Amino acid sequence: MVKGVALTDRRAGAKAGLSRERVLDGALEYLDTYGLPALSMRKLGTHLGVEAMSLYRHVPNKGALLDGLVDRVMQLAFADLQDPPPDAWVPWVRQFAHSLRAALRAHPGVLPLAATRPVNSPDALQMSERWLAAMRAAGLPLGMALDVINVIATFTIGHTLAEVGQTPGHEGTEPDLDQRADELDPARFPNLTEVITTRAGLDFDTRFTAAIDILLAGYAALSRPGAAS
Amino acid sequence: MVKGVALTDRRAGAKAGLSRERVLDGALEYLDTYGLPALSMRKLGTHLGVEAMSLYRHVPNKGALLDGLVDRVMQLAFADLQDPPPDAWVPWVRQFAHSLRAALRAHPGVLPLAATRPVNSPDALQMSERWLAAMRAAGLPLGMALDVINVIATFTIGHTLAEVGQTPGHEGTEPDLDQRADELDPARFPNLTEVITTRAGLDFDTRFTAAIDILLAGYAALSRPGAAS
DNA sequence: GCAAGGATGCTTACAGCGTAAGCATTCGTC
DNA sequence: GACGAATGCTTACGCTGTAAGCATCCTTGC
Repeated sequence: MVKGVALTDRRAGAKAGLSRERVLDGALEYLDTYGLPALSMRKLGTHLGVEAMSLYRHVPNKGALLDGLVDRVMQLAFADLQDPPPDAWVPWVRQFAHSLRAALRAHPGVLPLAATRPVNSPDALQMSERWLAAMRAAGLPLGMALDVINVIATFTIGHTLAEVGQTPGHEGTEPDLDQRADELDPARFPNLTEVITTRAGLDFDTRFTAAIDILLAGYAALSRPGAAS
Repeated sequence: MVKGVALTDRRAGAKAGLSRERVLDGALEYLDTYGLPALSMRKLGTHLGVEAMSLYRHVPNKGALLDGLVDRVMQLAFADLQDPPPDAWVPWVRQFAHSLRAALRAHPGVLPLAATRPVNSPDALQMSERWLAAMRAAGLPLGMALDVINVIATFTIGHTLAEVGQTPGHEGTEPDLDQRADELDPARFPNLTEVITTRAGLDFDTRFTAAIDILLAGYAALSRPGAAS
């Protein structure tokens, strides 16, 4: 190969059609395929047909790229979510929770990032503002509206972390639940063994739904006029 | 300095008093002081007065070290926690939650690890087994006991992630809430502005306590005989 | 038509990372 | 005192994020 010829037959300076959009898209794609630990600037570069340093024209550094990924997934999560109607915040928050969980499960690679990096993008702020306004209009005090959203969001993140950390091949040689059952002494661990054989309490779907409903019922009760304090 | 003289005045092969215990202790200490991104095998080595590769005599690799840290913090979390009494699982789970949160807040560096890495150590298994047995004896069905523990644990992790991700200097130049208030246009974000000025819904303590109590009340209601399904 | 200047991508380079392989020394046991 | 196991050190390799500067292209003004 002639020196100076890059990954593709494009000479230095020629457009590769890169942009912040495309970088983020490529990164999310790469993440979904190969997982978070495999995501490096060089590999993302080759994935996009470009040298690693070219990415820095569109993203200040890797941290900002990861932040962008979180933001993007949040956008996807709530793209189809209308504003909360003024008369029924409970079902709206329920759907908020399920949308968030679905989006996080669809992109498990960003989940650890979403859990760690606070989202402060303008779009996120605007979403929060709209939600707070609408929930307030539905009769919730401002503080309680924020509490509800935050509690639901943090629980959803925590739950989904446990969920995806346990189900797939994950990273490397994490033995999954059924494999570990073989090495579990039924005499010493009767209850754990029974859990694994009967799968009681191992259904993430129903566990999540039940917990969300409990939380919503609780806050709904708190928000009703008769509540003390 | 003479070639061959190591970090301390100890020649190769001489004991440095290293052990898995001391490595983990040192790592946790380093983590609490300098944060997770700063923790490398080399730096931990010098922190312990030892070369990096010496650590590998006591820990198979860095991943195992991190797993060990999570395990250690969990031990600390539940060291003072008795087995659940047969008549009152609700207050016991409440204390479980608060102990877990306290331990995670005491070692924020391990929090992202605890959120990501499932705990499978023998001690953790034994704890779970004992808890399940006792909660069962208290009248909870096995599946619901597991659900309660998992829901409380995952919520606590999610909540504490948000909490510590927002309060301290965090990593680098994350502007904290009050600083961001200045750049927030009150006209476009009236509710967010009001949140920051009145601090309504920003109290992590009461938010956590309230959510835990709601969850516990909900599961207690579900577990009572009259409950359908 | 063409020069100027900004935008884009590439090259090189550096410090730091996890860790495999093998050496040197010391310790525990006979 | 000799020997094998433990322990710690040295060296080395391929990988990472990214700072600095170069080469080329595209756009704009004339």
